[in-house]
Amino acid sequence: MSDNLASKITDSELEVMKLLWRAKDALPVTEIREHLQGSKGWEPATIKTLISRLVSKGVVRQEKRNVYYYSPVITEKEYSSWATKDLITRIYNGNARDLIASLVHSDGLSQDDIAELREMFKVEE
Amino acid sequence: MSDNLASKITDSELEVMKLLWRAKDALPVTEIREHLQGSKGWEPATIKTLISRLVSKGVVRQEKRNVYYYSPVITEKEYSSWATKDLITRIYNGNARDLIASLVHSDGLSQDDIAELREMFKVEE
DNA sequence: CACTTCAGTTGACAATTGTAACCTCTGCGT
DNA sequence: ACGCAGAGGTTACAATTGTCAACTGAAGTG
Repeated sequence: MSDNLASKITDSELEVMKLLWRAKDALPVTEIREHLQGSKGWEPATIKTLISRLVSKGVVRQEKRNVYYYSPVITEKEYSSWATKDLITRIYNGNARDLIASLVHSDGLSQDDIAELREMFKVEE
Repeated sequence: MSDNLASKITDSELEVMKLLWRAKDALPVTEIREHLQGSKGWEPATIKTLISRLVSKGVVRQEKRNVYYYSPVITEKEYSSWATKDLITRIYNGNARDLIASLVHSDGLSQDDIAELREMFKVEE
């Protein structure tokens, strides 16, 4: 995923992406609205704007049926992986280890987390 | 560090913070300018604006000598730790383990990194 | 077929961010 | 003591983001 795509997903837009990622299939605006109107308190117009912007940015695809159905062009993993690398670049001078070290030394991880991670590093090669 | 402080450090401002963090002592604008004018190609006015904004946001302190000297109120570790948690909250649904898993499974870590992390998790309790 | 309703589009408007000019005042050099 | 460079403050302005209303056209309903 190129910089110019993901870098532009803003916080509000991300809420829409999250919904699309959770959905198995493409969703019509109706459905998107249904979910976000409640949880985020957004007006229909706001939601439509966010969707349009995501489409212009090329991270959401619209598919014509009776009505347009929307689905993500990038996967959640692609995005989160990109966002993580972006953080590492901007804040940790490109050093991924520093990120993890920071997590381990702050209260960001529970004992359980650490235990699981230790497991993870045993198997991962 | 409260949300309302760090959340507001923008990308450009972060460049100034990085410089202040690297410096051992407080710096006058002259010095800040000297470093950033070259590396970032910013006009003196731009740099002053960024410094002012950081001061208003309370993340940089100004200390009156002949001329103001500037130093960070928050440490780099505080900030990066905050930024990391923010990422985890926004992208990984608050689950730090998922972040690390994502790193391990993407190409974000070299073999060396992984080896070191394995070491790290041996000693860390 | 006329009516309602909502999808899609366009435009709007305030806040934030990136970038910078300008004006005033003051410490430094001569 | 005087002029000047540059610090600090004020203002500006375009792009981006968060939020939304209004208009237009098509699809379903009586």
